[in-house]
Amino acid sequence: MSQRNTGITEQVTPPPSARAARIAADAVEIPDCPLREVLALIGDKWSAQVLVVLGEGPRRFTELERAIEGVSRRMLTLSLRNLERNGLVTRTVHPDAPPRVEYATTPLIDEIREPLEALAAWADRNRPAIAAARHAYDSGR
Amino acid sequence: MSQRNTGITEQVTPPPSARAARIAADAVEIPDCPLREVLALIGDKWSAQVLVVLGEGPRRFTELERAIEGVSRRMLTLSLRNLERNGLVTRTVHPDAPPRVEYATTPLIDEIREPLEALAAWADRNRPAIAAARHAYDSGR
DNA sequence: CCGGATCCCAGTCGATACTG
DNA sequence: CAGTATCGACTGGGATCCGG
Repeated sequence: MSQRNTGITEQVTPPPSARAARIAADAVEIPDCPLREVLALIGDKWSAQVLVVLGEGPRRFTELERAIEGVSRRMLTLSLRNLERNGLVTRTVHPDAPPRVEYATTPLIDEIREPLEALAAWADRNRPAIAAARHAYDSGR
Repeated sequence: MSQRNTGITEQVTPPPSARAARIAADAVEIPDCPLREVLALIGDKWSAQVLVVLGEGPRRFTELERAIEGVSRRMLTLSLRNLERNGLVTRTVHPDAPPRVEYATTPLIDEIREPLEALAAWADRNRPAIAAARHAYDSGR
């Protein structure tokens, strides 16, 4: 996500390996797998958390920084910029004496909040099962 | 996800920077954010795709390799091992003349398939909106 | 208060070659 | 067929310092 490349356009361009001649239908294109797209948007280390917090209402930069625990200013900035760029959050600057910037979610998010929470709930429910599976696998060898 | 570290336990161990003395409450611990957990499980480059394909039924290694397009044997192996380790897929070896290994999803997956598909559908629907937002942002500067 | 700029390591992934 | 082994490149992300 770092510098203007979200991995969503990393495309390899069917290298010389083109076994058959591609008609040339692949331009810059996106990895045709919607799941990969979502992951490209919020699949990094912090974006999901940011969305969770912002889901409770608009927050200022420092509020987010304190709420998220472990995030660095740098990564928080980058994550917010990325989310803003993709239209998932808005950034509004209030011209106050001490700078004041508020972030908020856009309507785009409303539709994924539910599945996102379902995922979180799933993880929460199955934490023991997963831990068990992991332990079993690890002790296997 | 590469070598037995899924990022879920990346823990930094409060390095010498420990401004205050940590009571030592932080062991190996997990990022307490369920969303991060899910991402640690299937948030890498290929796991999600593997699950999508396996969702249609059991597949052999080479079938997966062909179905996924762009994945290397190495990464496919690593992804499958990781998924297997976390109890999301099973690996069964049939003692045949030409080796025969089948992968399949476990019941654990059944509960997330739906939210996962919701996410994918969302990405699909909002692709234009996101592209527009991105273009607007980029042309902004 | 809200960042931007730099430095740098560790983890991730791909290419390639070898094996039971 | 179904992997392993090795190498190297790229990049995410933490630390730190600087600026409006």
